Amino acid sequence: MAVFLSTYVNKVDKKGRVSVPADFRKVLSGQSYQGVVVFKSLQYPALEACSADHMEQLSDSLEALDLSNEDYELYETTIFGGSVQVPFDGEGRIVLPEHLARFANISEEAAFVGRRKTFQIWEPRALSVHEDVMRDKARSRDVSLSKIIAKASQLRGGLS
Amino acid sequence: MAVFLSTYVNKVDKKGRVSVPADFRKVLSGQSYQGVVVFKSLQYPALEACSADHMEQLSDSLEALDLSNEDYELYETTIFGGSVQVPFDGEGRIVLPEHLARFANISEEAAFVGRRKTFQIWEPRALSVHEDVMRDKARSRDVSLSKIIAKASQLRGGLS
DNA sequence: TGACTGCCCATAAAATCCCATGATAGTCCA
DNA sequence: TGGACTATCATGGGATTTTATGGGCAGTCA
Repeated sequence: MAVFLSTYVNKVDKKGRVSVPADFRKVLSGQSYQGVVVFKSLQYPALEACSADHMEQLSDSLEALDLSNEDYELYETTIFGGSVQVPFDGEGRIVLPEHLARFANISEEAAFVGRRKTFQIWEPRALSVHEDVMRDKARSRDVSLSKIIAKASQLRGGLS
Repeated sequence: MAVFLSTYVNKVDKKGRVSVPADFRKVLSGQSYQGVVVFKSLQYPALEACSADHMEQLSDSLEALDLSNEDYELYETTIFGGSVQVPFDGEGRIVLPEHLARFANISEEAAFVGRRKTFQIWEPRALSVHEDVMRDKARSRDVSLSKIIAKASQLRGGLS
């Protein structure tokens, strides 16, 4: 299964164009629509992107989820109203709509971060800050986890 | 590209004409009737719009629902009675009937918000207020788009 | 008459296409 | 094994096409 993996940093030119990493384009190459769907992340100052097909899957499963009217409205507005279909040019570049680029603070460079079914687009420095935070979080969680494991092992008479 | 996506803001000229975004027109281009059906939103101070074909589907599915007479009346009156067929001019513009424009408070500019099978037309500032509310709601419930997408993938057995 | 319709054309800005270049990596063959 | 040839890629710039937006003008309905 082709998934979006690893991180690439590409330049944004004067016209606002950025190359989508070739590896990412390969993942999308079988798709009917040659381009991506981009929308604002709800958690981070970054953009989320996926294939149009995946977006349709999402929309179909939204109907299947049996949501309350209010929730349905919520998704419909945040996702579909807020997302933009962005086509590739002949060289596999996209132009980020101005309001999306501004939201993620992207001007000179853009970092593409693979997240399996989707990928994110970050301003490179914001991404590195974010990664540090995540690493710290993971570290602290690891510590407490090993403590818990050690404790559990003691209670059960140690590791065998 | 079969669905209405993203948000566009266009100007209303002195004659009351607004360009329907080119991407939206492309979605409608295969249709027999070159124009849209517009009616008042039941929830918001905004207008709903879709293709004439989709309106017919809607009416068909209403009949299939086997509604009570009262409910049927309700829909007939609010949606079908209140809806207007609005044709494109040569440049892909429409003129919003005066009572509909007034209902949504549209005068200078109109925001077109894609909602897959339909789209909404808002007064831009009213829209941005509405979006803020929705966004806060989503955040407070810890709704994450990637979670939804992951959930959607699960339901459909993942990408293959 | 006069507002409104539907058509036509004009234009500036923006989006898109097309071709060029340098860099990198990968391959093939002696 | 090493060097030349090739393919791919990110990047840049110019040319072309779309698009949104504006205005004009003739028919029409009230």
